[in-house]
Amino acid sequence: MPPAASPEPHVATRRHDPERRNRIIDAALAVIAEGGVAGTSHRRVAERAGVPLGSMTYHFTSMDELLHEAFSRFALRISERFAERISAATDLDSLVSAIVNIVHDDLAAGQDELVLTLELYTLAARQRAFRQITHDWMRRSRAVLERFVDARMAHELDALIEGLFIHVSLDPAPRSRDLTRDAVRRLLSRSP
Amino acid sequence: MPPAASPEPHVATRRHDPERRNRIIDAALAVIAEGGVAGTSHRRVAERAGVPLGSMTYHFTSMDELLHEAFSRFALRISERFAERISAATDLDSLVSAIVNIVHDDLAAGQDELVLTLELYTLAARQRAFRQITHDWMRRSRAVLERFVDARMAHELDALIEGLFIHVSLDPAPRSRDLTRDAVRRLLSRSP
DNA sequence: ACGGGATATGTACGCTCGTACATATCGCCA
DNA sequence: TGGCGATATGTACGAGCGTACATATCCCGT
Repeated sequence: MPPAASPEPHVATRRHDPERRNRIIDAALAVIAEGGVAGTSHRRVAERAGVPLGSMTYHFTSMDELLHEAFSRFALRISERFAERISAATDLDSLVSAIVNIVHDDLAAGQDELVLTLELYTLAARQRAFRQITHDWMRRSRAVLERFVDARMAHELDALIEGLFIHVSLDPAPRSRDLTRDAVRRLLSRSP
Repeated sequence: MPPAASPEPHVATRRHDPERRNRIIDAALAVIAEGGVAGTSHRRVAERAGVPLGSMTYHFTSMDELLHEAFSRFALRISERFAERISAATDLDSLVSAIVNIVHDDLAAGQDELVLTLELYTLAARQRAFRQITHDWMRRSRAVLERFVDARMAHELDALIEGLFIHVSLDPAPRSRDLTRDAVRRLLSRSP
């Protein structure tokens, strides 16, 4: 086959194509969301990404490295959306509304985020390297919240959001948006 | 060897010895705490419990059944201790102190509980059968809290406890007991 | 005492897995 | 254009897995 013009001109010496690596990472997240870390294997990820098995060990020295990169990317994505929604608030009232939306809408958006979040927490509970990811994630969340409240309140608020999200997700008992709104508002209130 | 007198007299027709089954379940929890659900196998649990591999499939039709029983027992244990500590409170102030102790001391007691809790949540996020366990667990927690606050507040308080526990556990940033106490107190306060 | 059903165990099969490594293909420079 | 590192892939190996099932052991009623 005659070599067609390269679709994208290479810059200098392109030694490495990051696109393939990225596809593998995204495929890994999809596989994890579907079957959990327990059900994730090089072969499954390779199939999902449309790459040969050999690519796995070529691009990632180990499964742990792949998981680490995948969850880092995931945490970053969630952080970005969190920041967007929170930053759009203009005062405490709209901050409360933004939080309520985050807690309830992210859930409705699909189970995948819940699953990936909990899989990450599970890894973090046992391995220091993954705890760094959750640590950075929480730090970013607090930094965003600190545009509206002080550092102490940001800690508390972030924890409440976490708990509400998990309980809304894992408990079929009806939990209205009103309840969430009340809880957030009361936490934000000045002590009597 | 001459048959010595049976150490415990059997009641009527003892068809089945629950002790072995119990040992297997406890061994499963230990193995899960150590290596996660992902690293749990029939063989590992059998070795830990000191029973032959064949006992696994004899007492439990599948790995899922074993996991289900193990996590049910775990959730019940935690619930019982939660109930004891909360019920010992006499007023709202001592309730707050009890909650602070639960959030901070359970963590110090060891990582095992955190790990097992998150492993359970992870399963619950994907499988209805395990979500029933978290559902019942949360219902029991609320029932205990409702001795002090109304149902709505019990929901909110339970969620806050969850979030604080996880954030204290998964984030190395220093989180004092004072901060926890403040958050709980403020959530419990009447709206201004 | 002993036979037979209930209870428990050892073993082997087929499968999936991570990984190593020999091989193939590419892309650039002389 | 030719060739040679760099980049990428296919394959095979050994280990660990769940599970089925033939066999062994126990216990009780007769």
